[in-house]
Amino acid sequence: MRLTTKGRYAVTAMLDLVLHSQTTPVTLTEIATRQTISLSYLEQLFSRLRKADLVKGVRGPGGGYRLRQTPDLISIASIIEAVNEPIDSTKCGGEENCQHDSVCLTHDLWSGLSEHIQAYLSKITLADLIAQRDERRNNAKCGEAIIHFDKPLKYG
Amino acid sequence: MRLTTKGRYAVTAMLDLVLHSQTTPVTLTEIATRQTISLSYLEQLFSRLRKADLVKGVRGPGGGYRLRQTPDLISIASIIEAVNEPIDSTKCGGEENCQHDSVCLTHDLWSGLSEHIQAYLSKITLADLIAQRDERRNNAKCGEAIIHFDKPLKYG
DNA sequence: ACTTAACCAACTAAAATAGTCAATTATCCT
DNA sequence: AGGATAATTGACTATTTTAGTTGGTTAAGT
Repeated sequence: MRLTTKGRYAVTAMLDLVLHSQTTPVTLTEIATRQTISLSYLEQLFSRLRKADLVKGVRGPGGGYRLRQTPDLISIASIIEAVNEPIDSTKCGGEENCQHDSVCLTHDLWSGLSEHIQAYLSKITLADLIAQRDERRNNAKCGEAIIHFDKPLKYG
Repeated sequence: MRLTTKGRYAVTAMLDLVLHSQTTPVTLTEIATRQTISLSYLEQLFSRLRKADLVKGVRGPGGGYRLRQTPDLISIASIIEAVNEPIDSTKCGGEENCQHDSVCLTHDLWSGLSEHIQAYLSKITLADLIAQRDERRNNAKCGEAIIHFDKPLKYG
């Protein structure tokens, strides 16, 4: 699992979508202006998010995007995976030829790390992020007490 | 902490360096040919690794690079951090202005995730990776039993 | 019909990654 | 001392990824 700005854009956009979901769908134009992401880039991202069945597009006036599932069922991992297509993180591909000493060694390292991050981000959902925000809003002004994810949040 | 191919190259090169460290330093040319990484790219990487005090260059014939510390003191995290310069993973910088709802929300998410990965990779050292390889060499042929880092390895 | 907004494809721009080239400097060896 | 080795440095090019642009088509609402 790669961690780049692309995934961040996607998560930010999805969060914006959730936070502004009312009876009507949310348009990309709204998200674009609120989050200062270009509309066309959002289109690219949402094209992938849609193909991954995370969102559902509604055409025509009054249209926009909706979540396919409730926020507690959409993990951060699934969002990030949806937008950046998978790569083989190793040179030896699936072959795992150990002629060059350290190739498979790093292969294990990266695949293990990837699994670890995957597991971590799979446990955090959009609902968790919203709950965290609400909690902070009640307890403190922004900038005073910043809550960090030292451990995966509990949810359910 | 960003996870890109750049960090992978660096870790691979450092591993190669450790595995071939004898009485004499290891030249970048050797590493380049063994790991099929271009010499000049290695130069760029090792320039940063040297500035981060992870390696020490020895000029002249018979020269090359050595580790500054023993392999059990060099974490994977330190290698990755050395090669890719830090970026602010958030738009709001340090300002944390919460006027736009989800900005600080994702800020917390990314900084938390970064810390998490940081902690994970800080516990894995070059020595761990070598130990893992030796273990595998004794127990199984490559390709049969691949050990994954489901949990950080113990060391010390 | 007309407007809205998703959907789509090709194209451009900027940034990061990867690699090239050429020169300099320190060190060893003869 | 002089030549070979290999780090060190910097500027430059190529490729890939990321981000943004343009100009459409399609579906749905008014």
